[in-house]
Amino acid sequence: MSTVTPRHTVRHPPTLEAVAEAAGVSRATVSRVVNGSPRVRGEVVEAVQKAIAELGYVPNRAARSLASSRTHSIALLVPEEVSRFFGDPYFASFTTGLDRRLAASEYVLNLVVARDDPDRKAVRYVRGGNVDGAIVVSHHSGHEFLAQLEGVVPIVFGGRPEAGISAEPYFVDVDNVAGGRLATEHLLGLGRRRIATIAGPVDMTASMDRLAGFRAAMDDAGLPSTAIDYGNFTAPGAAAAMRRLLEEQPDLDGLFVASDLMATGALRVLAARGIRVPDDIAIVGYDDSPAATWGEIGLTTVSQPSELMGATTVDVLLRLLGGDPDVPHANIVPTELIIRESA
Amino acid sequence: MSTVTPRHTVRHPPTLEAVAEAAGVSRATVSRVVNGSPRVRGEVVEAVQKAIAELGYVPNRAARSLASSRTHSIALLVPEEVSRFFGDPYFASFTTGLDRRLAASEYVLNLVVARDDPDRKAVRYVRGGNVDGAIVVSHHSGHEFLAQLEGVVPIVFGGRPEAGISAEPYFVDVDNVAGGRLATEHLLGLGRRRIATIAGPVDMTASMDRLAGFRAAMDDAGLPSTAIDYGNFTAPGAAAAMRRLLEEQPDLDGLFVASDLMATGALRVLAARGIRVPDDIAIVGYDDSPAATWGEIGLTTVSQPSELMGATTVDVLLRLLGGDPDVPHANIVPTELIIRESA
DNA sequence: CCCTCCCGTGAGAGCGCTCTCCCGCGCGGT
DNA sequence: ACCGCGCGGGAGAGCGCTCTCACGGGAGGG
Repeated sequence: MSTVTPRHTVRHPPTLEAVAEAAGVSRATVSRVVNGSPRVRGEVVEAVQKAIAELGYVPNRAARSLASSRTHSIALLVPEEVSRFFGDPYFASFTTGLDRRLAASEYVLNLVVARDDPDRKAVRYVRGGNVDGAIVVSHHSGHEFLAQLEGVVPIVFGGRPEAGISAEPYFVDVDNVAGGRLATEHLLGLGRRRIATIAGPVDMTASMDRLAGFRAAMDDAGLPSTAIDYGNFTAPGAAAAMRRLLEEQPDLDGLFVASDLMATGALRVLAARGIRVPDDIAIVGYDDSPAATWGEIGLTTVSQPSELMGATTVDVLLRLLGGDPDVPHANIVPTELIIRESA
Repeated sequence: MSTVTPRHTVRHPPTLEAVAEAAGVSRATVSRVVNGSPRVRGEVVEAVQKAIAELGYVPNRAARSLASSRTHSIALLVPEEVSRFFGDPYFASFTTGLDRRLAASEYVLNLVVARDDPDRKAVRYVRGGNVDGAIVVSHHSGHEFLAQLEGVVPIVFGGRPEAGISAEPYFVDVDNVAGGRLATEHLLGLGRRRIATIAGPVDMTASMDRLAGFRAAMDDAGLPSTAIDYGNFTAPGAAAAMRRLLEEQPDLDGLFVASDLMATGALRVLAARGIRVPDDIAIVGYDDSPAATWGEIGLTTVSQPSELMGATTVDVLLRLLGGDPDVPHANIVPTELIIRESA
């Protein structure tokens, strides 16, 4: 039990006013220096910067927001299932990319969980003018409330949103169809012919596109693309799908799994049954996530540059916030096949 | 190319003033209602609330902060390695708990990455009065910059911080020593005698405490606690540790792994070598994370109520922010053994 | 040599709230 | 009847910044 007061007394931090006085100029001039206006003489800039450094001045965000009606913060809108979101390595590195790029700007990230509560707290938050823009990730269809955000602030989607969510959405995405095709063609190139796929949820464009790529490649090869099951982008889900696939078609020799995390689930099932990879079944994953190298054998996988995607998403949003008139709506980042041992 | 202007024009949202006029009262009264002051007559409260609902009024956060010098936002300070942080299921559910509790309050989470950049952006951010309080997670020692935050705002640690970081830190933690002991005693109770452990990093109290619990239990049983290796809380790290342990002592019959994620790494090595679990080696993990049920067999594990911890961390911080004079510094949440198939 | 223009700077009006006063009214005590 | 008190509500002064506008002075043109 200490004798200090529990209340943290905030010794008043220096204001613009104080800096102005110290530098012998007006508030307006200090403000100009802080905001990098070119219309200030060099020596004055230096004097002000010296005063700022000496006083340890940090602009008051609230005051700045109030006066300029720009908050300098952007919302990271994540879906209800926070733990699913954060548990996924893809999003982990997406967020890393986001953050890195954001760190170079003066914007701050507000973590907003878009839950389906009756009063739409997240929507009210964004509509309430609390952020200048928003980044939406892992967007399943059914989140119609996003429509309520249209036109309120610029929104950039990490991954292409479902049609109908937004008239002309800004988004960053990889070419998932090409990725699915790439993976499947690699398996075909290896001579595999009885190829199955474990897809992600049907309500996510990313997983449906990868599936489309799989189908296209199989079609082109004149093979049936009937061995399809769904794993919900989780390892247990994929394990269950793997068991079902093996039941239907025990002689599979190739498998395309729409995420590395799911691939770990599938691999576990295979290992348990003594099915050898890649000897018996060659496997290609998707994401090039850390999970791809967790196992005893490296997973051949389609590289989604998730960190780059995060960074790009921020770039797009910042350009939008900067008033750039010709930001492309679709921002596609490249996909690549990383060949390891599993296929 | 649409004809709309790229600039998102913000139609001015209603202000307190507007609500006051609509309800036929003064700004002050509306403010009282919004902030739940008891000194307003019931009928007036209703009239104001009606006006608020009709106008769709949302308080302007910036103005509020400026006037009250409270920001109503709290920083979630995460360590540099964002992807490690987010990739860990424990933190995922910790964050879920955080968020759920926070959603009930009017506070907002600011994601601040505490990187070791030269100008300490994170420190400046917090010191700049941008948040009312901070939550620090995954705190390794070596983050001495936290010292610069002492006394600036209330800080609550998720997990006990290293000694020396803060004179008298507020923290929420599980009793990791008890947890390590619990796990080890379970193995002993199963009749296992040649028990090893894969510990976490040596610079984290949580992992050192679990190790201490392991040692204590072994000592009490009169057994040597020499089979110790370290896995850095990652699956590949644990896999490497497992291989080393087996090399040194191939006849192990029990294993305590300090995290479920690491346990998955160890299990993979065991599976690859045909060592059966639990028949040959019984394994107890730690965290009761989703990873515990990913495998073919369920992992017996020590349950860390991570979501509860997140929620509790917020509780502690909110009490601190509320000026509660007697918030305990150490907040210990209970630990529990979840028995599945692996031991 | 005067007028115009621009450039660097200062003055000052808000931005939308909170919060301290202060006022008026109705009640109870003397 | 008077005074005091408490309670509900209003008035108004900021909070720390941005931004428009005005202003003084030097350069350039006629």
